[in-house]
Amino acid sequence: MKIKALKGFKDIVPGDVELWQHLEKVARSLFDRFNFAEIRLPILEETELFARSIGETTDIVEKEMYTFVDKKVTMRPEATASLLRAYIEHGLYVQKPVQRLFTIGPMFRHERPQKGRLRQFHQMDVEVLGSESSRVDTELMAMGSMLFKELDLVVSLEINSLGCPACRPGYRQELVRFINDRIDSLCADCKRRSTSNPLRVLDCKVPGCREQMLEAPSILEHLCPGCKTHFHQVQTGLQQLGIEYRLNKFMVRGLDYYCRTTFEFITGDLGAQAAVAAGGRYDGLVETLGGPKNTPGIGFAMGMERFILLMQQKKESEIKKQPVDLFMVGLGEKGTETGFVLAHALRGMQFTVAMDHEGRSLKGQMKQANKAGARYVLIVGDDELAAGKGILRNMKEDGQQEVALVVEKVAEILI
RNA sequence: GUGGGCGUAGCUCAAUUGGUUAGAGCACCUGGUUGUGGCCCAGGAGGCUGGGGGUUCAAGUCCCCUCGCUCACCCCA
Repeated sequence: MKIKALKGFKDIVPGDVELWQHLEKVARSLFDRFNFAEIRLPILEETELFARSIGETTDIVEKEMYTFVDKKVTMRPEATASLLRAYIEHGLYVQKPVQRLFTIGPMFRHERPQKGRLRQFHQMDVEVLGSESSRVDTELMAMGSMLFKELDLVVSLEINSLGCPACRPGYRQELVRFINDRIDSLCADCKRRSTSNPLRVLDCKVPGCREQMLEAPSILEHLCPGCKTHFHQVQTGLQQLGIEYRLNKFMVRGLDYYCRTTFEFITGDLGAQAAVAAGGRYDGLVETLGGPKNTPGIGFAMGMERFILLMQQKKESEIKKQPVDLFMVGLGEKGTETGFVLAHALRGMQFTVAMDHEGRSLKGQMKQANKAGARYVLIVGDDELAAGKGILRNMKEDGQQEVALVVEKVAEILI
């Protein structure tokens, strides 16, 4: 019986990994320009952390977490909870009142895999803690937007506001009334949602439900003055930065902690998965997790697998790996030995050097060099040893010259 | 958890309505006269046809079970 990777767990093999590296490189550069600091977080946390932050009754907590029941620990299904835990644990709010942090890594949810959805998947997560400013909301969306642009991906931005504990309950009541008036024409799932999570009825995909909900009251018309102003400023900011967006009053969030601004970067190219990145504001969460009162927060997560799928869909998405500067060809015991030592020295001087250790013929080694995409080949055999000079062949230009078998001399030409 | 589609070499796919030792391309290895890559040519290696059972003189092909992959629902990045 062959052992295979678990369902929903994937290897990222050479050939694919280059695209991942490219994504991370572009993203890190961007996060840096927006003045975010990296934080690295553990994968295991107390189960309690996720139950409290994500919400006891969400699908994630109820049935999708990888939990070691006996040890009461869980593999993180998302990053925000861990990040806030670390923020509180280390008193980061004391060092600097506004923290701008990002983290990159694997998340785990026991779901049935499908396109753009795995059990171990990877997210890049960005959070700003300690600022209520609408500029932060705008800036985060602008950064997301810039990332897609720099990766040459086309997605659209949708935004909404979910209100706050002051205005949402009133809206919720009105929505429930609206839903109950037509409960009979809604799907079974929506009937269930009408009591458990009425806001979710808004983004049901069943056409019948959509039609029924078309005239549903909008949260945007029920925002309290504070939320209303805040959301207005967010939009003004987006306009000032020339960020295109669309208002989507049906957009809600799956995690309990969100309030006010929520947003999604969506695409139609990933099958059933529309959201490539999504997030929003969560002003009460830090306090809920035992942190200081009145610590606002906002953040969003980017699904890396989804980015990769989009990047792969583009024809010209070939990312080349680092070229090999030199392929060392050794002939005979002595020549191979000399080449081996030279190769090591050159690597110490920052050159990328490849060498074959399978005792192939000169022709065989030349083929390997060609496949490796080597810029140069250095041939060292008995004749070369006798003369103290190796043959350095330029593989791109088809010329070759003699070079003294001294590291510095070879390095001079490789530069 | 529920439903649909699909399982033949590392990859992409063939195999005449069940019929010899299951083939091809790509990739891989070795050669094409002494020590020079790419293109070309020749040769080689690589499959218990996902697994198990059944029908039959005969099964990759038909039937049943099982496992896996995949897409979708739910939910979500």
